[in-house]
Amino acid sequence: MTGPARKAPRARKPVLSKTYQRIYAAVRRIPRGRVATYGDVARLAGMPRQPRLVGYALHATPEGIRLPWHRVVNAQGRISLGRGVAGGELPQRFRLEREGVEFGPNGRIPLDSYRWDPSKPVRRSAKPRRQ
DNA sequence: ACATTGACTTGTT
DNA sequence: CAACAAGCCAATG
Repeated sequence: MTGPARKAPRARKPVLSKTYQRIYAAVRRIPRGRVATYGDVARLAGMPRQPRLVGYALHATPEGIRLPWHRVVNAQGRISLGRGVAGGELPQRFRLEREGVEFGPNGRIPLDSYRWDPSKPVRRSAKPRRQ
């Protein structure tokens, strides 16, 4: 029995590196209706100079895990997904709009209004409600 | 182990 | 605004 034939601990892939897990954890903290830049996420994840890694990690995000990846945009307030793919940014845009994030005429999000500031309490609406 | 690539950022031309 | 370069780290081949 104790045969050597016990299932070897298969080396499945696995385990996302700690780096990735930290990045995903940071992304999950972004509140609904807010956005964060890749640089912000990198900083939240403890890798202040690694915005590229954030993009890499998100691209490698396994499907099936809950992650608000659409709340991550680049430092210019634009969607970085799908460069080279016409309309590739639309799905992300729709998700954000559904959360109340509005885009400017240029397809850019006014970060002054929607960028998440972890040090401040989250408001329900980024724009001053008209009355 | 080496070279290349990448959902980026910032600064310079 | 567009094009380039440097920086910085992990995944891939």
